[in-house]
Amino acid sequence: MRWSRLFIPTLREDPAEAEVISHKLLLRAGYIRQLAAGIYNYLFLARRSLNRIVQIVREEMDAIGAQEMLLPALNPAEIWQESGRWEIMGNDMFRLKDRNGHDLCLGMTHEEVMTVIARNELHSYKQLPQIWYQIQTKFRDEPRPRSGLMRVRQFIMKDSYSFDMDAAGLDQAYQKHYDAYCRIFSRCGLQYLAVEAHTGAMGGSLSHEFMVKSPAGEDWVVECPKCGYSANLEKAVSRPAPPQAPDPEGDLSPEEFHTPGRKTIAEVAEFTNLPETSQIKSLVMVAKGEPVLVLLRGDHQLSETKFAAAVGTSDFRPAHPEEIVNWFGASAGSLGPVGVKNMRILADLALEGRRNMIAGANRDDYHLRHVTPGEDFEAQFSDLRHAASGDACVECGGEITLSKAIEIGHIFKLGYRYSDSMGVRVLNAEGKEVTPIMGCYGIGIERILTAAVELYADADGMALPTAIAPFHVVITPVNLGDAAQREAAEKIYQECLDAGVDALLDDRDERPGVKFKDADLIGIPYRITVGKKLAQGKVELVTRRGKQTAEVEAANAARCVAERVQLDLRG
RNA sequence: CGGGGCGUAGCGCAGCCUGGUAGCGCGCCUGCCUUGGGCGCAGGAGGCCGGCAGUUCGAAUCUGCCCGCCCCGACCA
Repeated sequence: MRWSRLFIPTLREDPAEAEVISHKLLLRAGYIRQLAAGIYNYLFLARRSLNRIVQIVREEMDAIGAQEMLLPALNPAEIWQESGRWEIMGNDMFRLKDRNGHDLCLGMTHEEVMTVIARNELHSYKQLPQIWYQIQTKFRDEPRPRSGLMRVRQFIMKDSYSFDMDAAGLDQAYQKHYDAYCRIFSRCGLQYLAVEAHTGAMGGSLSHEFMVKSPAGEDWVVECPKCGYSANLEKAVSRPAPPQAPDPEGDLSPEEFHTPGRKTIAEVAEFTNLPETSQIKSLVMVAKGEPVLVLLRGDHQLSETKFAAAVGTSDFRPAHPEEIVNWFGASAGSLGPVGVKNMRILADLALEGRRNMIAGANRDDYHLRHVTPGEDFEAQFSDLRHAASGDACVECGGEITLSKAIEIGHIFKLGYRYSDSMGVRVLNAEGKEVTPIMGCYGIGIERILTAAVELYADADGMALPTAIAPFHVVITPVNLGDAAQREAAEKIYQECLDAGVDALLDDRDERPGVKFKDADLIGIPYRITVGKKLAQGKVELVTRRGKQTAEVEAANAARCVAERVQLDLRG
């Protein structure tokens, strides 16, 4: 295509509203424009890039025997009421009424619709297994849309659903997806990792997330460089680093001491001259209206996900200051477990076996020393804390690391959650009714583009992987006024097209600097510069990522690019 | 939803405190000039100053309400 005829509205300056790299660059490079919070226009370049991503996803899904469908985004309330998610989804779901006053919603995911199809059409074990998928727009009224395309209210998702006779069948469907996802993300040129994930609102037993490490990410992943263990921080387990000071020996009894004005763990540590690891941190949560005292080692952080699992509800919040005074007779900063009888006490595993620690005395400005879990108070022990860098891997003892990451895909073993509640039944070989087991699997299409931009951006713009770039090569005649250059560029352009290379001819009557800057900005992987050296029959082949320049014969330029592109796409 | 910030030309910003009818850079249009990293010169177009109400002789500027956007926290592809 000819640049002079295309709509590629590049910007010289960073738009004020953009904070993260991918957001700035997608706007500056003319890929996207914002319409409202979390709602974007995908302009010409973005559409081309997303089309390529979609095509790769489609090929790999088809390759595992998945069948593409297209389901309506507009859903009747009834099916969501049936699964119970009409209420559960709360404000995250866009809802509307039709002219007759019937409730409708915009689909945020399609378990319900797929399950309805399965219920109506699947009757026999002979029809299973099935894998159905679609690539379709999803709507979620996010509490806080963010960071350009990272977190939006309308986005494209590849979602697939598997139906199997038994858990072994589900294992296979899950593994097929796992492998397909690896191929998809590799082909898209991403450096990614698969991590164990929390199953969240989806329910189900096993789940992996596919992550691209990036400072712009919204998730944290824990990795063990030694054995390869990796998990989302929400899910990750680790062995805590040992306490920084040994516990005092002996069968000591709790003993109150004055700590005037010392409220935080750090202040008490400084005052007592003992490390934070010697303290018991006391947090008060209110779960389903009931107070719960949560105990952690002083230097540890509460994982709300693990806490939710421990109390069996996600309906919880930190206690209000008045409630705390009411229940404890003291304020936050002087709380502890000793003598607490009016609420459930949960303690993190890192406190198990510890002796003679420091805790709040439930009296303002006083703490206790010599507090021993299990002797001076009773608690239920479970894993409640976030893994932290410096912890040891539970598998191999290696030191774990934490990194921020962008979630690009997620696979779940759903189990019977939907097939059961919505009544999918098929007859097995013995003629008995059984409920199929399900899995569901998602990929955020825009997130692949976003992650690629984040991963490969430099000071001049994006440097997209060939497989997902909107064009493979841009041909840039330096001086259009020079007939020889103009004609050579035209010729190379034609030869590229003939060789199956997606070429963009920058035939704009602009100064060379403008063309170079724009080409760099929009991230086309290769550039052929037709300039002065044409007099010697030569042109330049510039690789966007890394900016290496090679001189090639003008006559060979198209072939050189074609070879490189082929090599890249094989990746 | 809680907390913080912002809204003036297509983009980036100044003006607002101390009211007097809007300015800069980039981009855009025309002409000349130039052509290897966002050239130069000359001329020009473009703004209900987010909206509504109030104060005032007079409001971008002061007051109130509303709307929108961004960032930080609880959700997820």
